[in-house]
Amino acid sequence: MRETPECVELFGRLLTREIPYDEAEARTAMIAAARETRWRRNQPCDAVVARSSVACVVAGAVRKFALRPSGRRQIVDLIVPGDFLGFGRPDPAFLLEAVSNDTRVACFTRDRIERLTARFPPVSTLMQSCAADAIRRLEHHLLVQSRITAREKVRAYLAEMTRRMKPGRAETVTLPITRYDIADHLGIAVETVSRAMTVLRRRGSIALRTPRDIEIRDPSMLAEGR
Amino acid sequence: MRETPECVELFGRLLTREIPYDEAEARTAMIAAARETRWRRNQPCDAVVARSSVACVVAGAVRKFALRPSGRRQIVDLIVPGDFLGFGRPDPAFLLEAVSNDTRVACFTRDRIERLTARFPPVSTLMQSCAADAIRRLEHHLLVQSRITAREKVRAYLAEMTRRMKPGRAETVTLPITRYDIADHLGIAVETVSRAMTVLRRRGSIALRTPRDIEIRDPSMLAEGR
DNA sequence: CGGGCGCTTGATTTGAATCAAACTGGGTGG
DNA sequence: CCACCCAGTTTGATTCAAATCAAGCGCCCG
Repeated sequence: MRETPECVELFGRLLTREIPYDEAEARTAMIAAARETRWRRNQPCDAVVARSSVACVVAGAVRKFALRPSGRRQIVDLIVPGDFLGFGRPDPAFLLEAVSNDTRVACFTRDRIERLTARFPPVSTLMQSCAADAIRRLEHHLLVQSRITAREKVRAYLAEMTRRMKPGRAETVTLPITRYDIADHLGIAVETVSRAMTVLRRRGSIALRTPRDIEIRDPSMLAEGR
Repeated sequence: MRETPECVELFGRLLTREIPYDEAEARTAMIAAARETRWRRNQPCDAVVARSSVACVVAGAVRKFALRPSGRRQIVDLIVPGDFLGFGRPDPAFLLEAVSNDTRVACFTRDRIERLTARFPPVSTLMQSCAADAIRRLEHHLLVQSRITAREKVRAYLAEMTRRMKPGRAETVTLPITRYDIADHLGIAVETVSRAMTVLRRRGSIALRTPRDIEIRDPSMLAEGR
């Protein structure tokens, strides 16, 4: 995989997450061990990812979803740059698709990970940490999915995306997915997502530069409680 | 930990799940490495479990849940005998409680696992497999949570429990938790759970020996679709 | 310059929450 | 031993939030 500035930055973030060791060398090794693939919008990426043991999204986003017999789609996980996928057991019930054009994923085969671990033992800890993050993502999403009102869900989704998309500034978010995707992710209707956005906008909590570029005017809106 | 028949059976099941090596010896080693604790109904077990890296439920059941500011409770995971917990990052937002009296849990500290792995390398694979199961459990539950109707949720819950509780016969289930717990697990109201059960009973799909002992009269009822 | 996709708004319907109340069985204390 | 109590469960009546049905708007892309 090529050492583009963005992947250097990304793997730097991964490595410094909790492991104190020679960052530059390990980062170079990880980038070298990764095999990059890229997809266009809505293109399935099951095949490539399934062959690898784990993969890290570098750019764009990937959605993991199931199709119900009714034709409904349920997005169970949304993987944005810096997140890993592939810790679960391969399951044909779930499909993977690129969300946007130029979605890039760095795949690691099992033995590449093992060789990396041999040279840099903390990589094993790093992998465990990424698996733990995947679990946390699911548990948190489970909290959002259930029990709260549709407006709460949308608010929680905005809060989550604000946190995950731009580690630096929190005042604006560019949503990686469409309203339809948000609806399928939160388990509500598109119209309801739209209405919730409108309510937040009218209250002055957010402003929409475009439907996808959202300015957080009142960060306290992201807090819990109705 | 003592070698009771049930824990021998349990660890035997764990070990044979996908690892072909001398089972009896490894099982003895695992049981020896585990430190057993037991709790009474509704007793919190955060403290002990949090200190360990991972733990395996041997008897009873454990619920992992969050409390909302509103006082509502959301059960995100239900761990029954044979399941592991503790792969996620420790998170104070989630609480752990024993569901029934005489809930028994086998805890493994990080270095005990490492020592086990050194003697029996496939134990590492076993751990990864258990983490993958935890992820699958969450993803599957996410699908159930976001299912459209409440009746679907209850049906899916019964199907899941039938599968997880008694690996052998599928015609009866003894639910490990109360209607209130089921409600908080599925994100619906107690009354709705009860009504859904009543509908299934009236249709002849199930029969209730007691509210907790359920006989599956029509297994096709467990299939997908409304 | 269509045409379709993504987004928004309005009107109506509906499924589940909520409020209210009665029933069960097991356990406790008089 | 019985009366009581209480947690768990069930059923009914009412309310309400979100799904559904319907329609229009803007914009990007072919």
